[in-house]
Amino acid sequence: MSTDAKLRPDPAAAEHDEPDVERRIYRTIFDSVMNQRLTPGARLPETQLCELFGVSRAVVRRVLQRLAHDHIVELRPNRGAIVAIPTPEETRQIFEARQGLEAALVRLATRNGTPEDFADMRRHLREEHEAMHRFDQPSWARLASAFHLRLAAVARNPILEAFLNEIVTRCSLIVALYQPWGNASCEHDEHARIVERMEAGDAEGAIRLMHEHLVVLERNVCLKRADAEPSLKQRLGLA
Amino acid sequence: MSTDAKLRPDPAAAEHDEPDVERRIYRTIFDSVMNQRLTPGARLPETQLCELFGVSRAVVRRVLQRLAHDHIVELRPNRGAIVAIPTPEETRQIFEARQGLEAALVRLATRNGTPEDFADMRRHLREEHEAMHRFDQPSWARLASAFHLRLAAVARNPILEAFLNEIVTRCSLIVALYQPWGNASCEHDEHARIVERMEAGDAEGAIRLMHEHLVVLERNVCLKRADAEPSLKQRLGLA
DNA sequence: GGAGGGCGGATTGTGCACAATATGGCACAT
DNA sequence: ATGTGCCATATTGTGCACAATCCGCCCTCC
Repeated sequence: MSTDAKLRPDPAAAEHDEPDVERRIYRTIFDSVMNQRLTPGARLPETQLCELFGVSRAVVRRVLQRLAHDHIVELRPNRGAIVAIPTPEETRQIFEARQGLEAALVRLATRNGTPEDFADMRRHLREEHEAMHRFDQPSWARLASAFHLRLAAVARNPILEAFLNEIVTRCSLIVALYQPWGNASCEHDEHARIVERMEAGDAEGAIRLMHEHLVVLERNVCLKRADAEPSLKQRLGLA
Repeated sequence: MSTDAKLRPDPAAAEHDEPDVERRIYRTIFDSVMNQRLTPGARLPETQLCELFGVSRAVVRRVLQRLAHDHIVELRPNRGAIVAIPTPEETRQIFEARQGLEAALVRLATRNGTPEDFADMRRHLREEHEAMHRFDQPSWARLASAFHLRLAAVARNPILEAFLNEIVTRCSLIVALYQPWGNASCEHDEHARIVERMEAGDAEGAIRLMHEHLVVLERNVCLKRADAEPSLKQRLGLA
């Protein structure tokens, strides 16, 4: 009796988790990239992924293709997949795009956010604040990104939300490349002030704060960009 | 020896255009959707596509998956692919997202556009104008969309450009669904005025004009949305 | 006559085997 | 000793065959 999902003679515990396993693999790789266990340039051989997740190559290929479309991995023909390596030029474009997207999202979130939404965001800010004071860098980095995603959710537009999700993901890649130690710029206050302006209905003020916040973010990356040593060695962290 | 460019009976002219043929199939389906030769709900059986393009199912599947990621087709498990059918709610979201995106793009295009860019756009506007006066509805629809894509290109941000490309594509799907006859709202002047404001360096003015232009566009669709029932019948008939 | 169940055709999902291609090491010539 | 070309190996790309699933149809039963 194998626990392998493919070999299940039992029709009661039906197998409709086939799309689920695909999502699981995607999330695993995605989270590994976010947590910097998989750094830009890391190779992702199909065969290894197959035996690691116990699926066939067709499944792995679909997942890799989705990741490639989301610009998380790069598919090099006949040479395999690697975790994407954003170039400096792409970095500039990503931050520029993010400025435009976040402005639109702040405007919508100010219009559509309910008091519960803002209360939720404040609760989120407290977590973020605590993580920062605990010097819990991984949690803090995740929460700091989550703030922007939460804001996008409050805007009530799944399309723009998906766009920002992709952009934030790529920003995390950039941080992994150009800022591997992750110095915690104390952006908590900036987040808090943005929420405050939004709750007051001052969309333009919130947009201005967000703009400045993102400028600071980009500058932090740019400063480190000079000493970007491609650490293309010692990867393969998933076991 | 077929005159059909898609069939490649000649083995001598070796096949190293494998990434190219994939892009060609994508573009063919994409353009067909844009030209409304493929209307929402149309089925896309893998086998037929295989023999039409003379490729194997693996290739067709990759193309269909890319189209699905771009929200041009919908992949229903075990039931095949169909051209995507935007819902009214999605329509609202798409136009809302488009407002935000185009505002950002107009701002960037105003900043980054060269005199040559604007001259090019004016040339484009003349074509558009002529097509409209020729009552050449297919050309006009294509050119009207192309104006917005051209503007996105002038903004010099490939990421936002790609986002707008996806949005405009989905808008074309919506027009195909809710506005099948395609009444030519004479938006030429609106386009022209936007270019004029951008060339004058007045980003905010151009953004306001673009906003109003898009409002008109959406209202044209909304007005027709009430009597969209015949399309629903078609949807059921094809599905 | 209507409803439910079973059946056949068609289409997609998956695994496997083989071909094509790139990479790295090795031998050889200079 | 160094540069060059070739070959072995690993990895990806592709086609094929079979299994699973779904839809529409028809037959049977109530």
